[in-house]
Amino acid sequence: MKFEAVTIKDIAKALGLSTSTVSRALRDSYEISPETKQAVLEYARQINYRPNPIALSLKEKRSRSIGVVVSEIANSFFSQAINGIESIAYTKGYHVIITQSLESYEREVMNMQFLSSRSVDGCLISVSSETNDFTHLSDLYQRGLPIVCFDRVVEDIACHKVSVDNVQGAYDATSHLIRSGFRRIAFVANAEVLSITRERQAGYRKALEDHGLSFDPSIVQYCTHGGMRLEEVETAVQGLLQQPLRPDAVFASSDKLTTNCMRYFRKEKIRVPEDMGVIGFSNLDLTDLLAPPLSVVRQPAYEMGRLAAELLIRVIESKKPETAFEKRVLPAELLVRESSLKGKR
Amino acid sequence: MKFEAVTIKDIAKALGLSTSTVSRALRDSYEISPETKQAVLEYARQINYRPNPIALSLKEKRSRSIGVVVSEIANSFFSQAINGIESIAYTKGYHVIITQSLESYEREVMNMQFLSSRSVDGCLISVSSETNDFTHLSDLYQRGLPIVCFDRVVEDIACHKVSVDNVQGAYDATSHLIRSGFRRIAFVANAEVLSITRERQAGYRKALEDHGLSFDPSIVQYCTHGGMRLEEVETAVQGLLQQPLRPDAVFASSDKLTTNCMRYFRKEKIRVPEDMGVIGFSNLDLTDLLAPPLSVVRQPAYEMGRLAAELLIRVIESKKPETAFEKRVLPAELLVRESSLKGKR
DNA sequence: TTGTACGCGTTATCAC
DNA sequence: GTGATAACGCGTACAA
Repeated sequence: MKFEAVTIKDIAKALGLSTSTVSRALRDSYEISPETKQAVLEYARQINYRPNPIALSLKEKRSRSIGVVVSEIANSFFSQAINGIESIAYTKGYHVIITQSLESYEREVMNMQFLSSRSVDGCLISVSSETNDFTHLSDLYQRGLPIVCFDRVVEDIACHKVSVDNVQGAYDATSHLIRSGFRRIAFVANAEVLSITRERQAGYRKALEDHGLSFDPSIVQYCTHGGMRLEEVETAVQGLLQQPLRPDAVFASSDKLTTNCMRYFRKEKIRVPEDMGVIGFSNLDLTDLLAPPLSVVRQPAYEMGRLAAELLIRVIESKKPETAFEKRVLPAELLVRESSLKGKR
Repeated sequence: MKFEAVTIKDIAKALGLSTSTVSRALRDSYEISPETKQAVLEYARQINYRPNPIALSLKEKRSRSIGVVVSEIANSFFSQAINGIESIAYTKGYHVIITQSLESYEREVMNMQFLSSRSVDGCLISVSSETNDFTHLSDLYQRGLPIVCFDRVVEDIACHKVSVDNVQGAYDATSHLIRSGFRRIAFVANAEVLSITRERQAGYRKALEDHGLSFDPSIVQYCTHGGMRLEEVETAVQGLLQQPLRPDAVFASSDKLTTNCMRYFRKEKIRVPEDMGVIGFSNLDLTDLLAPPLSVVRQPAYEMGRLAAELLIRVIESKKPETAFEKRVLPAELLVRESSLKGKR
């Protein structure tokens, strides 16, 4: 099947005009007579003419669309961020093309390739947990493709960055567990290479030390696939439970990690929070309905998306290449519920 | 900023060849000498040449990409379906462009317009809950754009359709509630115009009648925005609770409707399932962790996505326009947990 | 074996 | 006020 669209040529032929006249009439140029304009506009409306953006892209080397690469759209943080991105993009006249890497480096590269070659005007990216080579980004960036990193930020690239205050968020969560009476707090994290992992670990560690507890690497577990696979989390948690000094609480670094920990504890009849305190980074809007209600560190995902999109569009529309780059860090919010309250219930 | 890509021209100039020679060499044409080929390929690799898909699209009027329009990517059913779509698309060499309507008719039209004009080769769509005029689809369809409907299906359009057996799923859910001892079962539904709403209501009604209960329109509530807004669901549930004969169970028609009902019941201290049985269509993978664990009708979202994508690509790649259209209906799965078991706990 | 010319849809430039 | 032409990047029919 082939989709045949109406072109400027069809209008020109039908009205006995040249294509350039039609083009100008459609663009409401001052040098076209009112009658011609009228006729062209009328006919164009009739046959439902739409300019072909492909041709425009080819000519103008811009498409008024921006690309987004996230690890997983089913992740509530990312779907909220995307809503923020779209809200800005649409008011500024840009379309948004969403792609997901599913935490695969290969797919991330493929998506970036696809987007840049489809001549999006810029890209918003949160890298996959597998990615530790960033040449696909820096290459495109150096060739002039505007890029803004958000959430999972890449330090090596000179571009605007939007993230949440992971250090503070992790610090608050860990401190809260300590104040709540937990003493041996494990950390279940994303892939070790990710910025968010390093930052959250730093906050976790600082909280321990500020409260006179020692940091113990044997109760830190990394999940390379970001918890996308249940087995991965099970293995991690089993590793923790087998420690001679068993942890009494878990601080988890993402949605999937947190909920899969909960799932494992339920399966193994480990009571939360009596036997095991739980808190985690999560943007799920269901955490209040869980058993027990889950304490979370919540990121301002929608705001982060808006901010990232604003920065990107600013870069796209700026005449001269920017030299100074902002790193915007938004605050995370601690929502305390039952899962992290010792002795409650 | 402007993104400058390497073109065939650059290679031609650098090697002192014509563009056509370069083009042929790149496509490994038999009429090019091995040495020239070698040189071109080598140089192209060096400067990281990529053919410009925009130019190709303009020329060939196809892009090897397909568009997807769903109401909301944050909806687990749709994100799972999209994963299925992508799994097929990538193996067949197509890219996927994801867009969401957020249940807005205007945005749905805009998205379809965008996709078709960016010359996607075809579209997969699940219509928004606001949509009851389908001319934007039938217009594009008649002009030759391959379209496959999934989940929320449009009867008026002659195209392949993939859906779940909504009648059976609703019948099973309702029958289960009845067998479990509930007698006055309310139905909280999506917008009335949607195919899924009509079908689920039919199943609900048939189950009531088969078990000797009468259908009572006063305990059926429609939510135009599909439960995207909490107030909407609250209003609906309040409407139900104010009935002289108060319902003792709720059958909800989607993820958001089900969880927002649960949220309302919790807020109002209505115990589930003791005071109110609950079951709903949902593809959330967290329903087992809720309090109480939620009984659901689960759709084979991933499979539906795969099937829809397969059908679409078949249409795209078929030489002659298809005349016979399939309507594929997949079975839904009933997962019984605590929320629908009377007297348990 | 390689080069020239054309067309995809559009707009900018120059000519009339 | 309007028309012809070139250009964006690519592939291919035709010419050499």
